[in-house]
Amino acid sequence: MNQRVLKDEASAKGKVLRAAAVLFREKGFARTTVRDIAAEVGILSGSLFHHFPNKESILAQLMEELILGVEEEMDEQSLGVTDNKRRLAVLVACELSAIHAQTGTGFSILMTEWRSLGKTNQAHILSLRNRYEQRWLDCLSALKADGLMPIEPTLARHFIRGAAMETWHWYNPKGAMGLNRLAEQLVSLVSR
Amino acid sequence: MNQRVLKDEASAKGKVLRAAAVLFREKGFARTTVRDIAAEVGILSGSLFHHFPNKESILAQLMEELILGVEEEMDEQSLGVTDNKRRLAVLVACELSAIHAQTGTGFSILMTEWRSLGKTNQAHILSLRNRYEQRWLDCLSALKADGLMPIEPTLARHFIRGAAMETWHWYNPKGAMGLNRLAEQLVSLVSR
Amino acid sequence: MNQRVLKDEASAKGKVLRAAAVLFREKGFARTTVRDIAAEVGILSGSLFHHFPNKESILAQLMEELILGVEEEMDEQSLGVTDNKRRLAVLVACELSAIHAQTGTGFSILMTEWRSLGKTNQAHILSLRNRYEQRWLDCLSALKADGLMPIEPTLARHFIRGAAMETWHWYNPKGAMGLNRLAEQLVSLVSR
Amino acid sequence: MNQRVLKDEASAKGKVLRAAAVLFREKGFARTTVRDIAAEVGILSGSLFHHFPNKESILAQLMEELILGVEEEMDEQSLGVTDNKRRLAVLVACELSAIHAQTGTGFSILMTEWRSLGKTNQAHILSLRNRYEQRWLDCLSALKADGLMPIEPTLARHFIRGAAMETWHWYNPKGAMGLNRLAEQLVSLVSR
DNA sequence: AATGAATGAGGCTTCATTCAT
DNA sequence: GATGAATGAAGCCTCATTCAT
Repeated sequence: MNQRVLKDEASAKGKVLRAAAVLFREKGFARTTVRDIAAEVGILSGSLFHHFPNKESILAQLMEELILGVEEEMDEQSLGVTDNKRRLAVLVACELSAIHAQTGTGFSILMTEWRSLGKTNQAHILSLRNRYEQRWLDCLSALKADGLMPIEPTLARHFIRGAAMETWHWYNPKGAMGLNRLAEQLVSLVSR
Repeated sequence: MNQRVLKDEASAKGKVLRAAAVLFREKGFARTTVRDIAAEVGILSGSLFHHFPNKESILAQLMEELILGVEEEMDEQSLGVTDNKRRLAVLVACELSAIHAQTGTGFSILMTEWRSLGKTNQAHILSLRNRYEQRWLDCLSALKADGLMPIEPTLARHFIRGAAMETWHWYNPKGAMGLNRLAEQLVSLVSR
Repeated sequence: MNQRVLKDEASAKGKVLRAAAVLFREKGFARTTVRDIAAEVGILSGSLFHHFPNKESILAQLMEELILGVEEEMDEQSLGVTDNKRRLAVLVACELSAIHAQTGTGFSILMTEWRSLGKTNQAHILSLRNRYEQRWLDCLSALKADGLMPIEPTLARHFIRGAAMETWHWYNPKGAMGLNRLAEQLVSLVSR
Repeated sequence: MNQRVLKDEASAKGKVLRAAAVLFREKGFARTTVRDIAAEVGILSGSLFHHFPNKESILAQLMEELILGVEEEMDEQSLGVTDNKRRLAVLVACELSAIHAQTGTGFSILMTEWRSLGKTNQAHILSLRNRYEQRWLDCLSALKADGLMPIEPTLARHFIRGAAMETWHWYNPKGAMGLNRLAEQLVSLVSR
């Protein structure tokens, strides 16, 4: 388990992670060279390897911190929220926010660059993802139990995830529709 | 515009396209080597270039034929269907079918490997995609006009596309839920 | 087990092996770059990897063929030789010949570059070396049994090997003393 | 000419030299990184350069001190020894002792890592080596003059050197045969 | 059409060395 | 003296592409 640095403005590792996030999102992991990342940070490619043992580990740590970051945000925003439908709205808003975060840290990488990880890293990230997904299932199951959702929790989560991730391809956070409005619409899809 | 060969069992180009489709889906375009493709077909890498001028053109033609193929399927299945909700069901079923086609030709490549194309090819595929998306908008607009859909057609299409593409990551065509049942559930999400 | 190509003038792999042998002997494995080897052969560095999966495998195959080559030579020259002291002379002469072979293939690499191999290759070469050393022990044991050698066979082999390998650092095959004369002197050291 | 520090327990330079000796012997000069050495000493790699101007100079000084150390030892042990055969036994014992010294300072580096030095350092070490080899030739010539050795002094030295250096690959100082016994056997090879 | 050796650019990574703190 | 981040050259290797056969 690594120190969390993604949001640390001063940290050298943090700078690398943020630069990598932008580039991986733009061009994909495979087409992003370590030179690209280093140039974005303002160092030479060799210097990257003082902070990360190899390119893949940059992706791995980025993924880890992305998940942890969303979970943290969800925890904060869920504080005191008891209504299940509102809890779901929080989850959706947090995920959407992570996907379109101003900081440029693209949550969608988690889905698209899955196969770029080696076995070991996949296993590690998978365990984090499982915990994250469990949070969704808990919320959706409660909603279903309340009689507020017609479809199965698992299926609902799949649909929400797909729709949310896809927003990355078309949604403009600076456009007419705000993130919260988008979240509402998505919630209204599965719950009524 | 190229000859369509994707479904031609005997065609050498067709074999290449089908092999490439499987590999691109499995490992992504960048991580699939031209040798991988050749090996899958049973020829040597140099021979590929008798059929395609370069690696990217394999992806481009594959994408082109994938879109044309779905459109064709949609045309066939829509024949005589006048009810808008049933028309939507046909579109969804066809798209899902393309994503999980037995032939292994992954429609999802269209979204995930978008950035692997150069500018020229992107423009070409984009024009095809626009036509394809227009078909969806036409159907969804009609549904909205019928008062059968609460959300905006554009938004609805984004949600459907996302949810459908995401099925690639979790849905098992040989599992308990059939493709048609899955399509129904997806339709019921946006229309009631 | 690879095809033997070291002595095949026409073979591309053979050319690489011979070039590598010269360079490894001159500068050592670690200080010899793949570009050096390729340049010596007259190709570009990337082309090496059509013939060998990596740099280490060049060394490994070279070592393998060096051992097999000496064994073959020993077999030929031993034909019909029954006297144990003369058999020893043959072994010594063959080993010395391998060390100073005109073809530039340095047998001494076997000792000096041992640690440049990975575990798997070490194991493979080790098995070949064990067989080769057994041949020496058989001969020396017979000599000892004949009462013609005062020291232990194992110790004798160590001494002979060291002295023989060391000739690489000082002996000039084109100088006044011929290889056979050198071999005699070495034999006279352990046997009288 | 540098201060001698190899055997100075407290000296920082001494610690570096001793650590380097172990590693050079284990993995060779080229495969030993400056970080390896620093780690062994317990400092960081950058700090090495407060003590030595570059990596090669570590090897150079190590070699220098190894030669000087053996010479010193030979001087001490030869004190009062007039018999030429016994003088030779002293030389052999000292060289073997240097090769297998408990302190881990491997004399064999002198032969194996010769080519890792640049021209300037090679020249310097060569002059020391020449003096060292002269000591051997003096002793062996005297022995030959006494009629106690059948082969030429130069050749004898080559054989002894090779056999001695080779012991590094097989001899175990903690095994059944002591160093003195080994030295005797080696002496008996050339003199009778 | 196919082969397969060769190309050559470019990728990831290593590592001795420097230097501000 | 020590640190550790940064450098930048160089190393090994990959891979799309070419081309003579």
